[in-house]
Amino acid sequence: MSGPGPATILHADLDAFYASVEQLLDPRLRGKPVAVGGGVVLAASYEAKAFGVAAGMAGWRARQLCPKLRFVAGHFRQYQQLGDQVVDVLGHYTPNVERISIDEAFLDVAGSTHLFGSPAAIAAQIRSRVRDEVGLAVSVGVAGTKHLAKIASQVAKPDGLVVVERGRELDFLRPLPVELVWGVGPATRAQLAAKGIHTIGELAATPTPLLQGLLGQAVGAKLGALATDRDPRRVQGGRRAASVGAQVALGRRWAEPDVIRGTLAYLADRVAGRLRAAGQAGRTITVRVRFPGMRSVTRSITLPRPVSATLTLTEVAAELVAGALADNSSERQITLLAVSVSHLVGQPAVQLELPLGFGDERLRPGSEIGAARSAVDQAVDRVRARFGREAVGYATVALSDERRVPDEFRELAESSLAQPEG
DNA sequence: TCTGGGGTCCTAGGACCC
DNA sequence: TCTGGGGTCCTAGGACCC
Repeated sequence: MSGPGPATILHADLDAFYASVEQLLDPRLRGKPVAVGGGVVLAASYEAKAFGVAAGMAGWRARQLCPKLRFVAGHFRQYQQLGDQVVDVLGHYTPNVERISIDEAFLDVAGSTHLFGSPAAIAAQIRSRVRDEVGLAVSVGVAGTKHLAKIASQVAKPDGLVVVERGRELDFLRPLPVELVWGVGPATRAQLAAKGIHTIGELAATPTPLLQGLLGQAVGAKLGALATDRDPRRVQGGRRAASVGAQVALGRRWAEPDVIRGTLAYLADRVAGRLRAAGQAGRTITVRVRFPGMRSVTRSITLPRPVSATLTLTEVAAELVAGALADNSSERQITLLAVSVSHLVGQPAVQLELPLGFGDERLRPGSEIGAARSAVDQAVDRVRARFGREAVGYATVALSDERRVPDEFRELAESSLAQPEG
C-alpha cells in the first residue's frame, strides 16, 4: 500500500469556514474578531480565536473573553453554496474526491500527476484557485494516508500547506500533541496526560496492549497502528446514513406534558419527514433527555417493524420520554429533547404504516388509523414540496416556538453529511 | 448561570440460541 | 447432571467529529 512514489492523499480544509464567509460577505468584519451564533459560538474567526474564543463555547463566556467580539446570525445558505464551489474546484483535479463535511474533503491525486504535476504542486494550485475564485483560505495537508494528511492540514493552518514525504512520517509526528490524532478528544487526552503521554512520539513509544488497557480495544489499536503507519482507509465515496435524528435545546423548562408533547411533535415531524423524503423507515427509536447540569439519559426501543409516520414516531417517543422521566423523578426540569431513528431500511413512499406489535390495537395491519396516518403524511409532504415546510403542519407543531436556531442551520447540518447515492 | 444540531463508533451487560 | 464456548441482538451510556 505504501509503495514507492510520492504521497498522493490530500486533505483540504477551509479555515474558520463560517466566520471567514461572514468576513467575505461583509468587508467591515475583516480583521475583526467575529463569531457566528448567539447563545453558543458556532464558529470563530482567527481574530476571535486569539482571545480564546472557540466553537461550542457559550456566548456569554465568549463575550467575557473578547468584549469586542462581533456576533453575526449566520448566512447558512451561503455556506452551502461556497462549500460546493470549493468542491467543484477540487473536482477539477480528480474525480476521486471524498467530501467529509461542508468544509473539508480528501482527494487522491495518484492518477492526476501526469496532468497537473506533483501532489504538492496540485495542492498549491488548489489553494491559489480557491483563494482567487471563491475568496477563501484553504489549508492543505499531503501525505501517504488519510489520517496523516488530515493531521498535516491541521498543522498547516491557517492558510498553509504541509507535505509529509514518505519515510518522514515519524519525524513529522513525533513532536505533535496527541490531540491532533483523529479520535483523541478531551477525555482521551486527559487520560494520556495522566500517564505522562503528551506527544504522538510518546504515544508511539507506548506498547499497544497498554494503550488498549487504558483506552479500550478499538482506540488503543488505532493509536498503535498510527505509529506504525498502517492505515488502510482509502479515499472513497459516501455511505448511507445509519440514523436520522433531530434535537432542540429548551433552556430550562419544567418537565410539563404540554411542553414535552409539543416539542416531540416538532422533532418527530422533522425526523419522519426526512425519512419519508429519503424513502426510508427505521425500527429503532431513541430519545434523549438532558437535565440541568448537562447530565442526560437515553431510552430506546427496537420495534418489530420500521416506522416513518409522524404521529407514530411522536407517540413512541412520548412513551420513551415518559419512562426516562419516571426513572429520574428527582429531576424536575429539562434542557433538551432529542429523537432519532436508526436500523433504517428502504421503504417505498406509498407503503402504509405497519403495526407496531406491542398491543396497540389501533395500529394492526391495514387498520384504518395506520392508513389514515400514511395518507395524512403524504398529503403534508406534497403540500410542503410545493409551498415550503411552513405551509402546513400538525397543530402542535405550529405551536412550538422553542426553536432557537433558524431552520436554515438545521438544513445545513442535515445536508453537510448527506452523501450522494452510494 | 453550563452550551447547538447533525451525526458515528465503541463498550458492557443481559437475553437468547446453538 | 453440570458445564463450556461462541454468536447475535438489544439497551444504555459515553467519547468524539464537523
